Amino acid sequence: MAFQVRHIPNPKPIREKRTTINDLSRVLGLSKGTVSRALNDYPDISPLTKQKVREKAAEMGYRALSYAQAVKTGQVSAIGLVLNLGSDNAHRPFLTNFIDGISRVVSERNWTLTVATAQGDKNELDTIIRLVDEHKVDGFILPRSKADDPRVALLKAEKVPFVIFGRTQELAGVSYFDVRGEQAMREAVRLFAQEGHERIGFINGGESYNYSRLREEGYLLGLSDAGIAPDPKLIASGGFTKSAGQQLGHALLEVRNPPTAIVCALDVAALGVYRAAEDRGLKIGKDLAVIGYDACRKVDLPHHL
Amino acid sequence: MAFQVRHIPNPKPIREKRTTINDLSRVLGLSKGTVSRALNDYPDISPLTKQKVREKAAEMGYRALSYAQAVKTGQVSAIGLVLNLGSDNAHRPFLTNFIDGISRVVSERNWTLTVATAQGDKNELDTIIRLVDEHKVDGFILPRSKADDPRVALLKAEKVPFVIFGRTQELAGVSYFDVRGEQAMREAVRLFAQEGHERIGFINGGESYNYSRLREEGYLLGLSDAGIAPDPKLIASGGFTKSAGQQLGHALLEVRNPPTAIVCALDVAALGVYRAAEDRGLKIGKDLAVIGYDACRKVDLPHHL
DNA sequence: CTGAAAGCGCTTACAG
DNA sequence: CTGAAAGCGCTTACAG
Repeated sequence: MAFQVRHIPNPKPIREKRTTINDLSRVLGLSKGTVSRALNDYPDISPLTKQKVREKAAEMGYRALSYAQAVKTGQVSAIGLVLNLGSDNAHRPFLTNFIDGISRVVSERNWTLTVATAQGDKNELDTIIRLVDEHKVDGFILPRSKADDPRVALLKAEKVPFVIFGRTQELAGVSYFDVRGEQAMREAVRLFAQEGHERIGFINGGESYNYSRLREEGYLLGLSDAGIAPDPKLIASGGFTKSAGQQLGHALLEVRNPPTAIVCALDVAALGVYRAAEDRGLKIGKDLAVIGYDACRKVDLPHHL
Repeated sequence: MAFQVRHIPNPKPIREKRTTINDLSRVLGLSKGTVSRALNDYPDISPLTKQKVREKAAEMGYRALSYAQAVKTGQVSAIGLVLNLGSDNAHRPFLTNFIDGISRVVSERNWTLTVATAQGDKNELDTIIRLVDEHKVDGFILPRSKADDPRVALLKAEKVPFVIFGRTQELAGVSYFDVRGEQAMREAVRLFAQEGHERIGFINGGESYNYSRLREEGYLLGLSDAGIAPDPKLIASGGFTKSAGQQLGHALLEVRNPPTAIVCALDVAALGVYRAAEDRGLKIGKDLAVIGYDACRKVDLPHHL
């Protein structure tokens, strides 16, 4: 490769003195124990003292060094995010937003976000283990839940805190954050049925992910709400890229007695179906109705809460 | 939004005892000072002792706690990456690869990658300042250099180490890593000229970035090599997305006496030009020659080293 | 309510 | 070549 590198030796770490808790204690005429307790809002410190300490701390720009605290408390004030880039990278564009969101709230509280990448599931677990072994983080945010997720098994065993994005199948003792994909799917089917559709297809996402299982459930519930019997030939999975959506769209439309409407678990798949329809000279909204997850969500918000 | 959240109180931090330097010192019958120096490869420790210490450390799975080291040394073994997401997000897809690359080598050395996001240039600097104030990182990797980059001014003033991806205009005292974009551009022009093209257009990247300045220089050098006088009407800038490339391609092709070949500083722009050509019924490679940066690099590697 | 002291897990002059 | 000691910047029982 046509690289060019220049390395300048590091400057001497003349990083100027920061104010320490000793400085603060001296200036205030209080023991550093008291200063520490005031700053950490211990209940046994007088409100007046707390106030004085806080003001002086702000004035002198003091903030405890998190690694000095860690040596006593064990808390490093960092949360870990390990990105498994080994598997399908279709979700990648989303990651930047994910990181951004986490970073913002983490920064607000003067915490820190440590990110590591892994290639493949094995490496992912190893990376997590390394991070906890070395006490680099206090806990994890786990992206992309799988129905049976080895990361939660590991973390529960090690007793390290985590919150997972997406639900796992077994929910006992897991903190999660998720969107209600199943509701959106159900709603979409309801709307299509209301419009008179009877052959409603479904393109699901990646097989091993739990959201797929949930969304398929939602789809099936929607059918059952509408009194339509599910037809296995109208259900496809693996639609987590545009081109996969296109292929699966073609497949569905080639079925004898094809669907007149298609619900997609993922938006990208819906974009692919648009293309498939175009390839076949079908007009979306006229010859074929299509909806993707994001659109579903917007249809009728109150029902999803 | 249709969210669902469940929060389980954190498990008690029963995180089992790790082996400390005290354990190691006891087992080995050496002072912990000696153990520490052996592990850190001090020259005044006997080779035999070093070996014994290392073996035992490996056996007991000992590794120094980086935050405990930090309290003496000031080094936290973390490098910072702050992502400015405020500006054009056209470079976003690249970021995941960037993070991946950094993360890998950082992990190898048992360091850590701390990432923070910022929105806008002001916030970017503030975020950097916060990270150094709180000693969260030992240094920075700076993505996307600008010709005159405020981050390097700041970091130089604060004497904190950094390496920047891309060169700045003023290179005194800055460590950088870069590709030789200017060479690639020059080469591309040379090849086009060799094929007989005389009207060779150029679509540059974002204005404020230094790579754009360098690549334009390369383009102009290429023209001069070939004895072609530059024509300002054949030079466009701001082509850092596909659609921008498409627009600029149209603009260039509408010029009186339009280019027969177009060099693009960025690949995405070249993709846009393909579209523009298609829109106008021009065949790439026949009616119009187009090349983007990545393709340039592959043309004739040895010239770029 | 506050102070004095011990200690977290390391590193590093200083002796010998 | 190695040990004993001090200390980094914090927190937290324990007294009073």
